[in-house]
Amino acid sequence: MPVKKIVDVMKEKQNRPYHHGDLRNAILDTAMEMMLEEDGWNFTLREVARRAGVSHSAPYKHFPDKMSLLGELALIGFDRAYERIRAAMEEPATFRAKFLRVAKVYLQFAHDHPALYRLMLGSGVVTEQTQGDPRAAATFELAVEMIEQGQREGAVRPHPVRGQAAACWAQLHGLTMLDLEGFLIPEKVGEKPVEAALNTLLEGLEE
Amino acid sequence: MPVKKIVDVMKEKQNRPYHHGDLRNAILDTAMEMMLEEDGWNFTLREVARRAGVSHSAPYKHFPDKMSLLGELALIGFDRAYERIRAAMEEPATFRAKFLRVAKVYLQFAHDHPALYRLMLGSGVVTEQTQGDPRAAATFELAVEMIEQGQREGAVRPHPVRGQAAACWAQLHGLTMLDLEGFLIPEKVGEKPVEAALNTLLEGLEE
DNA sequence: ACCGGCATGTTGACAATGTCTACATACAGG
DNA sequence: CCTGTATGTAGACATTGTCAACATGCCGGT
Repeated sequence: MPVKKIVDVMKEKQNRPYHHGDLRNAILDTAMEMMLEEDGWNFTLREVARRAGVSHSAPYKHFPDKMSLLGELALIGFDRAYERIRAAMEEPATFRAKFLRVAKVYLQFAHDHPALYRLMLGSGVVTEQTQGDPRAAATFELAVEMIEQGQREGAVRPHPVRGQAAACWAQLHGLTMLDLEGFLIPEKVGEKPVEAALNTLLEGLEE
Repeated sequence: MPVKKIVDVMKEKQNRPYHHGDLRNAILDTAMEMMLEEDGWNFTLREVARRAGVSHSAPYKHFPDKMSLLGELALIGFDRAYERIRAAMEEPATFRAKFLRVAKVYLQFAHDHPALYRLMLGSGVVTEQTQGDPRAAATFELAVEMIEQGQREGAVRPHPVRGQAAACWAQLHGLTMLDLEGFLIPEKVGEKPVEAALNTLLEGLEE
């Protein structure tokens, strides 16, 4: 017997409960979906409400305004990214192999949620909210861990760890953004720009 | 005898000419100004028109829609960035010194026009317009030049030039974005993250 | 020197949006 | 069981992007 999802029930004109029951999550999911569809966060709250099957001002019972919705979406993005990268770091490997695997996963994440990624790190909109939020900071600590282990193994030069981690993050973030925006055109940046750039950085990291 | 600027004349209620005469540029300037003020491109066309002293739909005679205005603004941004970096590359220096000077100028540019910089490279809005536009591509060629010269001097490893240039750009862009968004907090990324990151990359570039 | 076309501006209208206030419903705890 | 509070709804407001119809005046051909 098929179970009707609340989100579908709420779309019915008749016979639908006054209360949604899980609106907050429905809003987050719908918004996430629309960010994918429209490749940006220019979706309207009213359309989100429409899709969730509630009135146009219902979302305001869960988020004071659109910005705060975007802030929460960004934090969810950080959670997801963290989870993916943590998984990629789990099985042991040489520093180089681990670095490249993480890089791949990182780029893949951004490729899967381009708008979300831009919202998280390049919107200039959620700065205050994400500033120092542990959920946003956690991922960077994974990079620090990776470098530290690399140094312990003698694979990475003995420079300040957090500086090296910052270098990795910047490199990865820069590559990702340029990739997302379509600036990595072979005629301009060569055949395999990502590999080339990562390699260049690795040569600066490795002993 | 003081000369009245057209933009001011147009703001007068009375005695103002029917035609602005330089509206297109006035719009671009005003929009640029508002991007600075509001740190984003969420300004309204109507406010731009108001400030320029014209009716709310006058801008549509010069730009089909807001997106196309943003596209032009981004291209102007590329022009300005190119000019600054070209100037920074003029006087001769060692590869390392030149690289660091360019990096400084690059970061300064982004710091001076944060919203514009984000619009240029991280908006996901102007991709098609800027895609392959020579005005947008020109700056990258400067990086290629710099690397080529570095290789000729024997300061840079003999790897494919455009890949190395891509690495530089990615690193610089990543650092810039993280800086703009306020993610470079000392407790997280160490004391001088920019210097550290640039150094790490340099060690991967240099022979 | 005239005149007509075309680029440039203006006015008014439309559908949509974010957000507010007043009101409705029903769940949960005493 | 009953009431307060969390959650939804309905309607209103100012504002926006954009369009169409109309106004103005500069510029080139006669």
